[in-house]
Amino acid sequence: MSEAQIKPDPLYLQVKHHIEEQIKKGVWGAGGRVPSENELIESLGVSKMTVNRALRELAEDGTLVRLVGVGSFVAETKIDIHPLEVRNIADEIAERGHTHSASVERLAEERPSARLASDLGLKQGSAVFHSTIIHLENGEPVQLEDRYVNPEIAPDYLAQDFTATTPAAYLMAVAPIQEVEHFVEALIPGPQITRMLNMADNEPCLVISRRTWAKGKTASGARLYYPGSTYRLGEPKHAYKQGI
Amino acid sequence: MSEAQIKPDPLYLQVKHHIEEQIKKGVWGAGGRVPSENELIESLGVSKMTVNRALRELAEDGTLVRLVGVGSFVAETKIDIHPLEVRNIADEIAERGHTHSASVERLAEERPSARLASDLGLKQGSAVFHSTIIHLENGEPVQLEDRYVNPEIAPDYLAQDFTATTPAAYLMAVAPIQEVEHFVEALIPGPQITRMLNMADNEPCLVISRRTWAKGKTASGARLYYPGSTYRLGEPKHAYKQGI
DNA sequence: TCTACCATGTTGTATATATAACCTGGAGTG
DNA sequence: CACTCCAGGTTATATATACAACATGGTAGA
Repeated sequence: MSEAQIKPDPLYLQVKHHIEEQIKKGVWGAGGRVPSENELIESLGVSKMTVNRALRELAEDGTLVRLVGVGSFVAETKIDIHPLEVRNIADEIAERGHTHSASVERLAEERPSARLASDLGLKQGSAVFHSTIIHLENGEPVQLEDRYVNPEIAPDYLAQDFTATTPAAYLMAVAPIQEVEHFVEALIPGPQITRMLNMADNEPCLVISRRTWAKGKTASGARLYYPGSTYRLGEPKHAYKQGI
Repeated sequence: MSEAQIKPDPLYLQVKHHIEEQIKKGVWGAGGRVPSENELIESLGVSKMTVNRALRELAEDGTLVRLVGVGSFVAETKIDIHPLEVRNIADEIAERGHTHSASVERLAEERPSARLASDLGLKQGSAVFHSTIIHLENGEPVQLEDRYVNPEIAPDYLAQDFTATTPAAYLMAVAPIQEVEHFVEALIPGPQITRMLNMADNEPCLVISRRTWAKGKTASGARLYYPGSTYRLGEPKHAYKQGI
C-alpha cells in the first residue's frame, strides 16, 4: 500500500537531464555546440522525436539556442529581470543634475550573423544597422551602448546625429515600443570594451540586454554595459502554473 | 526580394489557435470539457501527435488542465501575481492594532476529486484534510480560508484548535515551506461563501490561491477569499527568452 | 448489498518514417 | 576574382502506430 513506488522518468526527460548534466559538468561549455539530433540518436539509442522533444524543451527553457540548418548551442546563462523600466540614459543623467555627452564609436550597415539574425527575427540575407555609442556623465564613461536596429523600423537610422539625441529617444519617436524584454548578466568584457569604458582588466561589468518590438516586428536589440555596477535582481521563478 | 512572403503557421499551432478561439468565443466555457484527442483528430483531420502537442502546449500555457484517464478541461482564468509574501493574517491584524478571532466552519478528512488530487500531487485514492475557517477582525469577517492539506505533511492537522493558532502558523511549524505559488483572481463567490462573509449578492471578491511545498511534496493548497478587496497586479508577461 | 473485476475511454510516451526549410561550404563557371 | 549552383547536414513539422498508465462506470459473483 504505502510503498514508495518510484516511477522512472520518461525517456525524453532522461535525455533532457543527461544534456543538462553534461552542460553543468562543463563537457559542453557555454556558447559551445551540442551534438546534433542524429548524433544523440546514435549515442543514446532513442528515436528522433524523443531527442527532438528533449532539445525543444531545453530551448524553451532557455538552456539551448537552436538554429535551423546550423545546430544547437548552449545558451549563455542569464538572469531574468522583470521590473526594469525603459529609461533614457540622457534623462537619467539630467535628473541627477549632471551633463550628458556621447561619443559615436561606430555607425554603419552590416550583414548579421545567423545567430544575430535569429535573435532579431530577420532573414539571414538582410542588412542590419549597428551603432556603438559611449555615454559620458560629466566626461566619465558610464555606459557603452551596442545596438542593432531593424532597417524596416528605422530606415534613416544611419543619418542621425547621436551626440545630440540618443538612439533610444530616436527609436521611440519613430516607432512606439509595443513590447520589451530585459536580461541582466555580469561579465568581464573584452579588451576593446574594457578600454572604451576606462575599466581595469578583469573588472566585472553589469550588462543589460534589451530587445524591443514595434509595429509587430523586432525593432532593435541592445547591450548596455555598465562598468562597476552591482546586481539588481528580479524575483525567483515559480515552477507550477495550475489552480488552487 | 522584399516580398512579404507570409509563412502559414504549422499545423499544431493552427490547432492550438483554433482551440483558444473556441474558448475565447465561449463555445467551451471555463471549467468545461474540451473534445478529447480522438474527437479532435476526427473533426480536424490531423494526426494524434499533432493534436497532442497542441493540447500539451495549451496545458503548459495554463489554458487547459489535462487529467490522464479523464479528459482536458478549460482552466479558470487567473492572473499571475509575483511579489506576494506569505503573511499570517493573524499577525497582519495584530499589526494594525486590532483583535483577531476565527470561526472553524469545517475540519474533516475527505476523499479528493481527481482534479484536486492532481493539483495537490496526490494519488486519487488517498485522503486529504479539509478546513474552512473564517477570520474576523474586530468581529467583522475579513477572510475566508478554504484549505486542503496533505496528510503526509501534517498527520495531526485535524486535532488542532484553529481558533487559537492559524493553519498557516501550524503548518509552518510542522514543516518549513520550500516553495510557494500564488494566483489572484476576482470572482463572485457562491451563496454559501457570500453568506459566510456577510457579502451582498453579486459583490465581487478577491481570491488568492496559494500552494505550498515542503519536504519535496505538496503541503497544502488554500483559497483565501477577501470580500470587497481590490486588485493587486503583477507585471506583464514577456514572450521571448533569448539573448541580446 | 457489497465487493472484485473488467471493458472502455482518456492522456502520456515512444518509435519509425517522411517531408520541408534552412545554412554552410565547396565545386564549378564566367 | 566574383558569382552561381549544388550536395550534405541540421532543425522543424507531420503522420501512423503502438503501448502504458489511469479513471470511471458497469457487471458478475459472493
